[in-house]
Amino acid sequence: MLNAAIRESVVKTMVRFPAVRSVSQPVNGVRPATSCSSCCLQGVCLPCGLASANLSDLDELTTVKRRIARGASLYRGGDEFDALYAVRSGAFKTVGVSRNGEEKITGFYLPGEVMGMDAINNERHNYSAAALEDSEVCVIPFARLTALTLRIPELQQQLFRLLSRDIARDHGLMLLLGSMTAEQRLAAFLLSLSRRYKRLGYAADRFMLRMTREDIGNYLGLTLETVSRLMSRFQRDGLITAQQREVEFKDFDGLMDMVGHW
Amino acid sequence: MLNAAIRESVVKTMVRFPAVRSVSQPVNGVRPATSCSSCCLQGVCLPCGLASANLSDLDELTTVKRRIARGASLYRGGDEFDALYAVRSGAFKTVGVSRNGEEKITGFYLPGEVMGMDAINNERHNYSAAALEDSEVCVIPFARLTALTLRIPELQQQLFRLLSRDIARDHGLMLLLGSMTAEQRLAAFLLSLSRRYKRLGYAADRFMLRMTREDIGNYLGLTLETVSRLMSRFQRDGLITAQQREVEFKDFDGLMDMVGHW
DNA sequence: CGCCTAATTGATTAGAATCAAGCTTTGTGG
DNA sequence: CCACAAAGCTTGATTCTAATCAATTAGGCG
Repeated sequence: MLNAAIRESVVKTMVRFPAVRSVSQPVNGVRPATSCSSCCLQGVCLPCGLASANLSDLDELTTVKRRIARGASLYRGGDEFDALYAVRSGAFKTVGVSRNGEEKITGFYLPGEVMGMDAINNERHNYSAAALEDSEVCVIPFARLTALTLRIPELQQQLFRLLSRDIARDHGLMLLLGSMTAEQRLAAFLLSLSRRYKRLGYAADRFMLRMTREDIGNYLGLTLETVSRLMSRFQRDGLITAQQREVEFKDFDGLMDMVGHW
Repeated sequence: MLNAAIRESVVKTMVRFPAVRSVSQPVNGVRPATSCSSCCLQGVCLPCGLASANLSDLDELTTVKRRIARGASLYRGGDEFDALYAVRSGAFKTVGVSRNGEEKITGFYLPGEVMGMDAINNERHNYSAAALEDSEVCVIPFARLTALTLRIPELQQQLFRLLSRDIARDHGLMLLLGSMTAEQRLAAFLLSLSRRYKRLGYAADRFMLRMTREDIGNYLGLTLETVSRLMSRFQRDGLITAQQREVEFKDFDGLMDMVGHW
């Protein structure tokens, strides 16, 4: 019990100060990063690829941070859109709610990933963004961002790339939902998380799921029972070990083969 | 036979000169539109919302057109990305091919819709774009487009909106694939086509499907048999009449109720 | 410690896939 | 212009995957 509490606290600390060391900027573990130019996520976030001269412009743009407690919402479907949000720490899910109350998760967001881009078009958020754990985001006012992109062509390119990547990612999920079996979906999901944690500098073969079985099932178009059964089966078959939220990969190739070669 | 040939030709003519009359620009039915400023699709395509002063800039950008015969490819997965393509007439599907040869359709594109935006990120096309009938596209060189967006803020906004709309549209499809029954999917698909034809100025309650049952099934994550059975059932239930590719809506509300209120 | 949420596992059912056959339309070559 | 082949569509019978219903068990938190 106490043991579990300690483990959980360790995990959270790890999230707050990810072990990204590939960034040229030296990382100061004590002083909290308050700007892009000193943020350890700069290599994987909005400023990725920008010259350091331009980073100070972004710094001014992203001074506002927001802390969101586990379970709370960053924004809600129908809210006016005026900013993008970059995850600084923690994790989020974006949830659509139909009039009859059914919920559908459209995405999970890890540190360095940008939320809200689907709302640019009609200037209203289509979904709610809920924190899966205590989290923090950078607020990126969209009007000021687009003003800045006119001055910094590289930033414009980067924003186009970001939007494009979102489209491509969604296509991947459409593929998954439209033509994969339940076991392929779950394998693809786990591999996707692995890839994204690796990009953040974490181990690719061992991580903590931030979402419930129900969330996973909802996202993948499966029931929570099916997800649970598959987790058990993957474990029986020696592909992973899993207890609760903790997942360890034992046979990467086995999982990849299962998904096939999309 | 001859009859069929005539009907087909009529359909094609209709496609080439859509009955969009809501555009301020007078439409000249004889002189083929060769530029945005004289194109009858300007109200629903890339230049949507731009001042006419800026349209001439776009005209220069989009002088190159390409004709694609039915069944032929505009680009293929893996090709270098250097341009977006706006459908001028006809229709396209974008198709991903896995290494083991399975195909998956990620989208259908009608006149005024822009293809290739998923490729901006990694500068390679992820999918192939195949013409569903003899078609024509405007080639929009991406490097020149982004140069222009730096000069015309409204165009930048418009491009952001376009990308964003693609994301939102994909989310809609994810919803569909991830949480709808077969009949809901097909109903949603038909309603989506209806909405898009209406936007183009066509009748919303009567149109010709440009794709096979197999294409529809592939796109919706269903088999062609299921699609066929559902078309029959919708007809039996008085929701539509359908013979081959011709679809007529008889009960809009019935279809909407079926989809539910997403 | 006890409540509540999350997860596991089993039994049964339902929806869509698969397998299979026949029919219609379209396109082509003689 | 017709015949025939190929592609596309429809419908039926059967199978199988994942949903649903149901009962426990395990963990996290006040």
